[in-house]
Amino acid sequence: MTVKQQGKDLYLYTDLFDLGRTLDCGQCFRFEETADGSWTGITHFGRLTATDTGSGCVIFHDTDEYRFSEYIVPFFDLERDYGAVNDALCADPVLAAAVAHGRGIRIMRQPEWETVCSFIISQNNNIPRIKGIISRLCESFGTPLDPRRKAEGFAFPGPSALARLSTGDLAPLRAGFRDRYILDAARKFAEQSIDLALVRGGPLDQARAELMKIKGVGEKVADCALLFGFGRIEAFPRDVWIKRAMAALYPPGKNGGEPCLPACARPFAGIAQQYIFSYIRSHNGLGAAAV
DNA sequence: ATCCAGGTTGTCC
DNA sequence: GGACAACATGGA
Repeated sequence: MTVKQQGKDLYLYTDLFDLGRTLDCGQCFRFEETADGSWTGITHFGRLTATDTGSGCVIFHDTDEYRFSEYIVPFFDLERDYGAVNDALCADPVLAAAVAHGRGIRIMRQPEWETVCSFIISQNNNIPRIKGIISRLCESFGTPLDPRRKAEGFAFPGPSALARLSTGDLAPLRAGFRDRYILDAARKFAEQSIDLALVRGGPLDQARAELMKIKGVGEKVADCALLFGFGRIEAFPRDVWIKRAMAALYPPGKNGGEPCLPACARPFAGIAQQYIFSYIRSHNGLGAAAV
């Protein structure tokens, strides 16, 4: 991984980083592709605009080395050796096929509160509508990036900005039955009744149980938050697609238990999860993936 | 019109 | 413990 500053842009040369697939695989909801093929979105460190040249080079616009090393590297998990991860996963022939499809996807590390809130909104919902609700949430209750030019966009509102609101206040979001879940999460974050140290570093099952104290946070939402917001790369969210994929890829044994990943994937199950998700979705369902 | 969307909750056995 | 409808909203 090498970087080069050219004017206001920073050029990153690296393999195993596909910007578009990373931003468009369902782990974040505030980025969009522009007409020229670049990507732009609002992060906790301001608006980020980047272009993937497609030949091992990603250009981060209006970015210096400080912004890159301090924010962008952890945001896209760029310090991790995905080559080594892929090699380990490929020890399992089934996973090798998934790796081939998911190559270049990075597991993002987004702000903790934003991730919890976003995946609460994601439940029983589709991605365009999730994005719409989050967009309205930010416009309604977030701080403008530039108070003089609100068209520049809004930061994701902090929990304390939402904690004292009522479901009526959230009605313009059109979040449906999720509005009371958002409020419960905001209140628990704001009053610090969730032990975030435990979520960040405790045993995974305890971290998960801690997040599940929030109404509207079940196993899947908790695992998504752990994986995409808390850097818990060993978390393995099981949605309907993954359940179907696992049943097809790893036919249940005679004990009939839930199919689980091979041992080689255990330390970074979340990365394997994204690869499998990408794999199964690229086949538009089971199709060729089912053996 | 009916079904579905990267689920969770409350309520039945 | 496991099964099952209900939950708001909007697009196909």
